[in-house]
Amino acid sequence: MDQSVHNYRMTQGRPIEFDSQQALLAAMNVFWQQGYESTSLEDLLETMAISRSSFYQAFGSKHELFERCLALFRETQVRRMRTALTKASSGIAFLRSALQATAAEAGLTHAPKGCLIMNTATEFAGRDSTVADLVADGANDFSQVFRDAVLRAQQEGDIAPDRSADVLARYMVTAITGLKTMVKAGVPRASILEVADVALSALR
Amino acid sequence: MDQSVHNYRMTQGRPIEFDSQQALLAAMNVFWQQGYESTSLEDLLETMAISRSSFYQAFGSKHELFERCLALFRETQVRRMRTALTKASSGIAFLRSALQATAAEAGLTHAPKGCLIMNTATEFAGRDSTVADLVADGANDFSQVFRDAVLRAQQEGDIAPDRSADVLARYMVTAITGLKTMVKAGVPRASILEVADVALSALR
DNA sequence: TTAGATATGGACCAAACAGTCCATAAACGA
DNA sequence: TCGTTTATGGACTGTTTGGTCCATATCTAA
Repeated sequence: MDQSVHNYRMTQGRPIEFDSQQALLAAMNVFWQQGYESTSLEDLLETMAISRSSFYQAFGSKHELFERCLALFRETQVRRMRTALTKASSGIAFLRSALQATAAEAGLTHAPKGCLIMNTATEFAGRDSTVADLVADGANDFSQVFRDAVLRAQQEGDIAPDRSADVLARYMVTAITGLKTMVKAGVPRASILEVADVALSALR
Repeated sequence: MDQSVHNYRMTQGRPIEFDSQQALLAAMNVFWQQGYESTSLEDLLETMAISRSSFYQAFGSKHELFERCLALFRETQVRRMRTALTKASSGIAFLRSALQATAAEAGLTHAPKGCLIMNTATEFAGRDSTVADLVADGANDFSQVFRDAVLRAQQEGDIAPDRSADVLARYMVTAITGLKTMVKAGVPRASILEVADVALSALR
């Protein structure tokens, strides 16, 4: 058996006192809620519950951490979506509930978070090519899931087979992004659901 | 005749050396391009071409200036949209070109700016009630213009008369916002136009 | 000419920023 | 136990942040 497989203790020295994955998750949530610029290192250290030294030791810099958060967000969301699609009663049911789910954050007391990838796109994708790539990758991944959902809906007879699954998938990402932004703009839940209905009608 | 109407020189003292409206416009463009947090006072002073003293004398604070920029943006855009609607050959033609216009910023070398109001919604509308109100007002104004366009399209027979003009108007704002975000996410122009077509199809 | 009022340039400020450094703590193998 | 290695707390740094202050410049009205 290859010795290098056992990596839970690769080196000697004082062991890390915090859960790296958990800290990353906490950081992701802060960035998700506040964005990159509005999140200070102080904010991060507090919610990650680690010291400055550990932070730089483990994550290198604020920017590097952010990149890892973007990747984590993308993986987490795509996995969530894929299982939801698998469990859905039909392709169109999945697409409908994806649109309607945007209303979940509407009218709540705390500020809506939206989608970290799209928040990042509007915050500074255009000024940072590394981040821009991660954003584009994320958008493509989301699109892929919707593409599979559209293909399934077409097989199930709910969407005309001659329509481009690729285009409809990107339309889904567009509509959901728009709806989430509307929620952030303060549009009430009832209106969000009405608009989601109109958005859905473009698929059939 | 009331003397107070003549306000081009209301008080005595050294006259202002810069054009206040022009400085405001310059500031608006910086915020539009970079967002609030990423725009430093240094950035503002440079592009507004005024001194620190003049800045605080004339605009009070960065935040106050930002609020005025949001208002200016809203007024400017609504006026632009209203004249475009008036000049449009039909209601539906206006709606179509509004959707397609989002592709204008796609694939360019410089970073796309999107819509200042919606950028602000995603950046920090949830954390600042004053800004949140201005964002909501802006979104409503945009919606009103689209509502009139939908009503016209209904009279012209391009949109079924039984559909809610209010809901379709909010759908338009949603779709355009989504499309602009897609542009920021790096989706190519051709795809934007395809998605815009799908979005348009929900109106008929 | 002068008194009053406003505008401006530039020095200045405290706080916050991301990031570095080092002494010390805590693990390991030998 | 001891030498090596890694992790951590906390002091520290240089820069940037938004904002203030004051001496001076430039106007109007008297």
